[in-house]
Amino acid sequence: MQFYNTTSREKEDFYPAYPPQVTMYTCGPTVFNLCNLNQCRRFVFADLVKRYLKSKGLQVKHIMNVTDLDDRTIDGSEQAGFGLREFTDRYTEEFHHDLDALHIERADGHPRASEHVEDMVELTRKLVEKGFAYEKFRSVYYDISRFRDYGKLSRVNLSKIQVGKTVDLDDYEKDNPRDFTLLKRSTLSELKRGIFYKTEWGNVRPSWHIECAAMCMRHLGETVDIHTCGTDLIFPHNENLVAIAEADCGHRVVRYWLHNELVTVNDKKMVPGQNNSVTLREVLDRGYSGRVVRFLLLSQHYRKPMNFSYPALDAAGRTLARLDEFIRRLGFAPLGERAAGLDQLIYDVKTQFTQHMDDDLNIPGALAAVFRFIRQANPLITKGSLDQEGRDRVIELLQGFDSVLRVMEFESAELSPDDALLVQKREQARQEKKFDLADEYRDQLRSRRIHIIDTPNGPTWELIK
RNA sequence: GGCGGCAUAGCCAAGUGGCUAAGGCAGCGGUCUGCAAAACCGUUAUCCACCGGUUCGAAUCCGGUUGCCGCCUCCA
Repeated sequence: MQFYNTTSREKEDFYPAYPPQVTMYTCGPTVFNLCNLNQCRRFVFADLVKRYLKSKGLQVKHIMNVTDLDDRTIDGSEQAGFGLREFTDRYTEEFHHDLDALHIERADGHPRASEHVEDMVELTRKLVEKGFAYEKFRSVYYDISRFRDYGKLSRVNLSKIQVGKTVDLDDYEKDNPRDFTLLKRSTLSELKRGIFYKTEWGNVRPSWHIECAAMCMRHLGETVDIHTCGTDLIFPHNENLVAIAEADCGHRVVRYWLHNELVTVNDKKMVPGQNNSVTLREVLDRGYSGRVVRFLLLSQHYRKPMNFSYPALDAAGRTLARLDEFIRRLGFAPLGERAAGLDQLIYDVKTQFTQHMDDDLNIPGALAAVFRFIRQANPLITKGSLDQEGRDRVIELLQGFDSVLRVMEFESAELSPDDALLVQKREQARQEKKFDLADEYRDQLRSRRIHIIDTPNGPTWELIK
């Protein structure tokens, strides 16, 4: 199994430091508004990595933080007229709803920044003691000139970057404009609202970078197998995490950095709060299922940007419908003698799926194998070339794929006795060529959200959603 | 300005040296069908942004050009 490690910019064989345990950290949301699809892709990607590792028999300990203490949550809560905690509680809850909608497994922990401030202060203290950080006007900054490997993750060339491109340096009193903030002196407004923590340097609050570093090491220790995040956060956020963590431990902390590409709209990055930002909630409100959104976000390779549009989402829905239909047909497959080639087909698709997934989670390749299988297996259903065991094996096969993908639906299409009787009566009427009566029954079934589909082997049905 | 990435059919998208360039959507043709709806099967790139080079052989390696995207230290 190989992953593309951002540190080396190459695919590398993956071995956990302490098998069969795998530790994994994912940058979570800043809970000041609803998640947009760019963030959702980050979470779906992490979920995919975790599920695939688990399917390999590894035990994954996964931590995803919740950033509830930063400029945006502070500003957002003030503008909304709520206390910080009350405000972030609300969006944390919304975040959990979104995870559920996308069938994302909960992490083993979703630590909140506000509940780990002691860890952050302690970490800062250690960095100051070791000479990696300095206090200036009651804020504490990281001195990047002290960290020899600074830039090794993002490969920035410090002498050539344009300082101040995205930050107003007037707000800081750093020795070097390239240094970054660890603890920031609380503003007057923050002090009034009680948003400050007493330290030897004064009343401060932590920065985003030290929050992630502290929570990551607090929950996973000094060696973390996998850290997943979006490419937009490589610099400075992830670079700074490396600088903090390695300065503290004196050795490499994150072994494999996995970064997913962004979701764009009209080929421009989706930015929260801007008009091109599409939240998951608004997509769901339009009537799309979280399952379809998950499939769309999953269906392209994670290292390629994905341009979101509703037509693209519709197309993903139709693709998924083909998969759904195959499973539905399987449930109604007339049993007969098993076709000779079935075992080979199953073996082939399994092998191909695994090969593609092992190759840096090549989902498009893996899905192509699944759809090739479906095309080859469909005629077997039509011809009645499956026996009970063969059918069970196909369902088991799909369930195996779905333990990783989590986009299929296997719910049984059992009808209530009343509905089954209606189906039977309609078929009886059809046999007797009483088509008006048959259509009447069909309409009755439809009003009970049952859609009849006739086949040469008799009527089948699906539940209308 | 620096660093990184991308360019494959109408659309989306795999493929990084060698059989006839995966797969999905849309389209077209067919099968099935009382009707309807659906489904299933088949089919759709002599060619992989452009120019040059390496090689027996390149979408795939190298150089250059063009276009687009991301990041540049508290914006996710």
